[in-house]
Formats: sequence, C-alpha cells, structure tokens
Amino acid sequence: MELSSTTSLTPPQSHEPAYLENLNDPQREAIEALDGPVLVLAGAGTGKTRVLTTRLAHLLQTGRAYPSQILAVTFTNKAAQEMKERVSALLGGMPVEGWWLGTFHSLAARMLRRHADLVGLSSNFTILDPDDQIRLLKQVMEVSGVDPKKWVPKAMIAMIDRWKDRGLTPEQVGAEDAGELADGKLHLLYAQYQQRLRAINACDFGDLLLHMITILRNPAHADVLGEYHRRFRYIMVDEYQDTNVAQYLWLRLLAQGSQNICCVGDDDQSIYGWRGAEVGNILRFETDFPGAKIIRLEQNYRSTNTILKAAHAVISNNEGRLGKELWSAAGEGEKITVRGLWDGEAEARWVGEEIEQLQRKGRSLNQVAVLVRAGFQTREFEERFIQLGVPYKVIGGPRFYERMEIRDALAYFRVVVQPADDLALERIVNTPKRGIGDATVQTLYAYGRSHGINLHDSILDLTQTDELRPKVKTTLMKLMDDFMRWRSLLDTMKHPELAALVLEESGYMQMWKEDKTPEAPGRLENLKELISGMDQYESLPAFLEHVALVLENQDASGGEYVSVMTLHGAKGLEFEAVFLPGWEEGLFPSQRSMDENGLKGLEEERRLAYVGLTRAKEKAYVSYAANRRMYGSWVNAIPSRFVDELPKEHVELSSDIGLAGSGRSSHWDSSGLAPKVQKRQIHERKVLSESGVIFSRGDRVFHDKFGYGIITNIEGHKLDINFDHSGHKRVMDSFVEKN
DNA sequence: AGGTGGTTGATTTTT
DNA sequence: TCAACCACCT
Repeated sequence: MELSSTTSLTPPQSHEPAYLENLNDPQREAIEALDGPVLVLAGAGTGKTRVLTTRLAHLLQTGRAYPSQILAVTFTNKAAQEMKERVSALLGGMPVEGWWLGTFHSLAARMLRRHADLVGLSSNFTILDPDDQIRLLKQVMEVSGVDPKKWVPKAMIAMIDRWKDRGLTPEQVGAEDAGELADGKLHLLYAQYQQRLRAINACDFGDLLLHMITILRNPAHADVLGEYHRRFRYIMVDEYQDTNVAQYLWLRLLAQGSQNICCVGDDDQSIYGWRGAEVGNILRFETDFPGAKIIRLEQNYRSTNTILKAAHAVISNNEGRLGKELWSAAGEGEKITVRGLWDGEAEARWVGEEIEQLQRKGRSLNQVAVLVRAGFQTREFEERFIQLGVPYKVIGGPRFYERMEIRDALAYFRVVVQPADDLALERIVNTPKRGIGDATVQTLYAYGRSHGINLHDSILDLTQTDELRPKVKTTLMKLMDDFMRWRSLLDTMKHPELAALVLEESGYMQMWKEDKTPEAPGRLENLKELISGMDQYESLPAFLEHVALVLENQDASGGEYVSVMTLHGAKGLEFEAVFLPGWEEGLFPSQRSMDENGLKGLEEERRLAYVGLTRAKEKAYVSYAANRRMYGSWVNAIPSRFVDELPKEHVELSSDIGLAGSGRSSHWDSSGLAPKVQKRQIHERKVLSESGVIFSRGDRVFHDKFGYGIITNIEGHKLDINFDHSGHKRVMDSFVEKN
C-alpha cells in the first residue's frame, strides 16, 4: 500500500517533539495524561518542575488549549516565574502575556478585580500587608472595647487568617469558634474587621480567595462561574500538598467545568500546616475527584541512595501517607555523618571546620547549606563564620518592601491611587512631621465613625469647619490639595516621574536628606531603587499590585557563599553538602509544635526532617548539642528522636569524648549537668593573673602604654580591652592592673 | 518629638 | 539573653 492512499492529513510518522525525549515512564505518563483528574505524586528531586512545564507545553503544542484556556497555579512567584520561562523556552520563546499562570493570590486578585462589585468593593481595592492587617484589627478592637494588651492583635489576626484559610466568612463563624478569644468576641471582631476592610476598599491576602469563593459559589452569580468554566479547559496546580481549604474550594469550583485538573505534590513535604495548609487535600484527592489517575514519580535525580534511604526510614514513621519510595541511579554515596557535641558553640565550630575541609577539597561554597529549624539558630553560625572568614549569607531576612521607607513611599502612592485607604493615609499624614498629632487623628477618626465615612473624607469635611486648630487645618488642606493635584496627574504623567514628584513635593525625600542617622543614605538609595524599578510596570496601580503580591528579596549574589537558612526556606532547593544542626528533642522536633498539635505536629516536624535530608545531593551532616543556651539560660537536651530514626547502616557516628554512642537516653542525661559547671566557669571569662589578680569581663583596668579601658573578652591570659583613647587592643594580663 | 526604662515574650511565614 | 514595644517623661 502506498502511504498516501490512506486517509489522513497527519504527517507520516513524524517523530515526536523534542521536549518528550529523555523522560522516564511515569514522567511521560504524567505529561500525556491530559484528560480528567490527575494527581502526580512527585517525590523530592524527581523532576516535578520538568513534568509541569512539559505538560503545559504539550497542551499548547498539541492544540488542546490556547494559553488563555489554561489555569496554572503555583504558591510562590519564584515558581511561577520559573514556569513561565521554561514553558516559553520549550515553545521557542513564545510570549507569556495573558496566560493565567501565577500564584493562587495573584490569580485570585486578577479575578476579583473583575468582579469586585459583587462583594462590595471597587476594582481598585488595596491589598493590605500583614502589618496593616494588624493595625486595622487593633483599631477595631479599640472601638469594640476589647483590650489589645490582653489579646494580642497579632494572635487574633492569626486566628482570623486561619478562618479565612478554611474558607469561612464571618457568617460561618460563631461564638463557639471564638471560644475564649478576645473575651469570646473574636467572631464579632472578625465581622467588624471585614466591614472596615470594605469601608476602606481593601482586601487582605486571605480575602482574595475568600471573596472569589463567595462569588463563585453564589447561585445568583452562576454566570461568573459559568464564564470561568468555559474559559479554563485545563487546570494545573503545583505544590498541592500545601493548599489550604480556601484554595482547594476555589480549585474545585473552577474544575467542575472541565474536570481536567492535574495536581502535583508530595504529601511527605507538607510543612505549612501551621499556616492553614491541609495535607488532607492531597490525601483525599481520589475521593474529591472520582476516577482520578494517580501517578508516582519515584526516580530521584538529585541524591545518593544513602540519603534517600535514610530520609525514607525517617518519614516511614509517619502514618497516613500515600506512600512512595525514592530511588536513584547515583549509587550509594557517602554515609551521613552524625555528630554529638558539647554545646551550640562547639557545634558551630565543628560545622565551620567541616566546611573549611570541603572548601579545601575544592567544593564550591554555593553548594553548601546550613539548614536550621528556627531563625535564632543562625546567629551562632554567623559568629563562627565571621571569625573564620567563611563567606555566608543568611537567606530570608527582612524583605525590601518591609522596610520603613519603602512602606512610607508606598503609602503615599496608595493614597494617590485610592483615597479611601485610611491605613495608608494615617501612616503618612504626619510623616514627615507636619504637626498632626495623635489627638488630631483620633478626632478625625471619631468624626468619620459617627458619619460613616473614611479618613480622607473626614479631613475634607472638617477642614471646612473650625473644629480643628487653624494651623492643623491649613496643613491638612495643603496635604489634601497636594493629593488632589497628584491624583490629577495620574493619567498624564509617567508614573515613575509622578512617584518621584510625590516623594519630593511631600517633603518625604527632604526628611531623609536631613536625617543624620547612619541608615539615612541607605534609605534614600532604596527609595531611588524603588522608583527606578517602577518603569517595568504599566501604571502606578499595576505597580502597587505587584508590590503587594510579588516583590521579592532581590538576592544580590556575587561571589561564593554558604547558605544559612531555615528548613522551611530550603524547600525546593538543593545543595551538594547539607548541614542539619540542632537535632535535639524540644528544638527539633519543636516542643511547641508537639504541645500545640500533638501527633499531627510531630509528623509535620518529621516531614521537615525529610525535606532537610532530601536537599542534599551528596553528603548530609546531622548534629546535636548536649547543652544549648536558650533565652539566656542553659538547657540540656537529648538527641532528637529523628537521629534514632536514621538507619545505622547509613550513618557514621562520631562524637566528642564522653559523648559518643548511639543511644540517646543512657549516658547522655547523667553527663549533662556536672561538666556544665566547668564550662560555665570558662564562660564567666575570668582569669587569674600571675600576680594573683582576678580579671573579669567588664572590669576597668589600667595599662602603662594604652591608659584606661574596659575588658571586653578574655582568652586565657590574653585580654581584649576597649581603651578609652587607644581603641581595641589585645594585651597580656600581666601588663595591666585592675583599677 | 524624642528619649528611656521597664515589661514581655521568644518557631516555622510561599502570599 | 535580648530586642522590641510602649507608657511615660522631658
């Protein structure tokens, strides 16, 4: 038969597109299973991102859907960005504009702007950051007579956030949910808080999803849901194990249309339960989406089998897993080093030594990480690394947009764009100082409350009367005039220029220029950076949206450094060598986690251990200290149960003298206290000089050549002294006399 | 309007 | 221990 005589116009046996090459079977299956619900259980390092991006490219390439018909959801902007780049690259640089590819929050915000009126907002609503949330709730508490001293607003907002995470509106929350909180009124505060948000035309992060759920499940707005059903033919979700109930509901509503939903995740890496994530979502997938296909990716391309087996042994102690076991073609590799040390300082010293050794072996510091359970642990390592001159970087410090000057500047822009933004207006009404004190602001708020209007309109009203002192009145009138003028320029002036103009004319720039503190130049620098970064965005509102949802730490790289970060921060990353310090009961697993959440808490801690171990490509180091200084006092600890859960055959145990051995209860407890006293003496930093004088830190002393000074540190007979006139010197104790 | 002393409380934090 | 926050003072 001739080839041409047969039916189709399909090209003869065209071999498959390049992007499908070099995939393993389950990966390929995941990519080609396009219809119906699919759950891809993607273990650590199994090529999850590749599957996700290739699947998306495949949908487009095969003509199953246009870019605008696919909803692709991630948790972080970083992940969204990476996905965009990789899909675009797979398709030969296809532009990504108009794609529904982004984070839960940015996609929900995009939807909500289209339907804001349905929940009583206008589409230029402000997205509040956590700080504003707290301030707003605090105001609500004060008005309702709930003492913010007794009930910390931050804790109260955390509870409200959890309700929102669960998709609960104020109507769905009752007194029984509030319990004792806020004098048993938290549910009422929640309702009032929502009312205030609406009044200032604002949303918090949780609202973005909550409002969308409210709209989508309201039969009166079936047309909206129908529109999205028609639009989204395929839905893809990354990190499904970290979704909360609200996100789940949102997805389920949207997926009712096509049923084509593909979720990728790993139940063993669910570590955000405390933020409202529900492992249950991924565990329940098959019942939620009947007929779902489940695909397991178990071939790992990252780690040695030693690491994978050890991680598996640990995680196997958890119940209620979907179950999978990773393997790798990389061979066995080195054993995991487990080491017990005297205290936190010794631990940091040891880690430092090992890192120097890795360095000598030619390993790049960029491939080394220290992963801690809690932020405060980074300090010891920082101190040690500074001493050793090992370059390091603590990942996950304060963010750019959390800085005071950035938040102030943004507040100005927010008021320009959205006059009803009370929080922003309050923030800058007296910054720079204009003589508008607390009393004035309270008067304005009181007026606003009794007339049911916002701060901006209250100012407009009251400046027409003689309620306010003449000076205050003229100042406020001037400020309102300024804002009106700036607002009128929104459409005509380029937004970076307008932004610069606002900061200049408001006197905000001047304020920092006159500031003599050492931080001031840096702040001016940040403001400049803020403005120069703005021209990438279409408009001032677009920029503000970006800042609220997206703006990340720009990690100014350059050079090699050891990464120091929390285990949470390390998710999704990989390093050749990973140090896991502080594996002690109480610290890791965290006592608080276990106290508050029992077995569930412990299991999440264990997943954290799993995440930590699986970050390592070649070598993992686990360590624990017998003594640790916590909140000022010394605490002695026993090794973490997770240490015991590491299989002996994959571990190489080495310990300081007297601390060796594998059992954690036997000798460890007894040896804890006695030698500690000795150590304590060293820490007292006292020294007996040959002449019989005792020196201590803080002593005032006299030196023949350098004069008077204060002892800042003692090492043996060497004293570090801060001299009044000669600065810091290190001298021998025999040359100084006690004053 | 800035400084200060005293109290408090202290994991993890993708948006 | 220590830093952040606040009430109070100058």
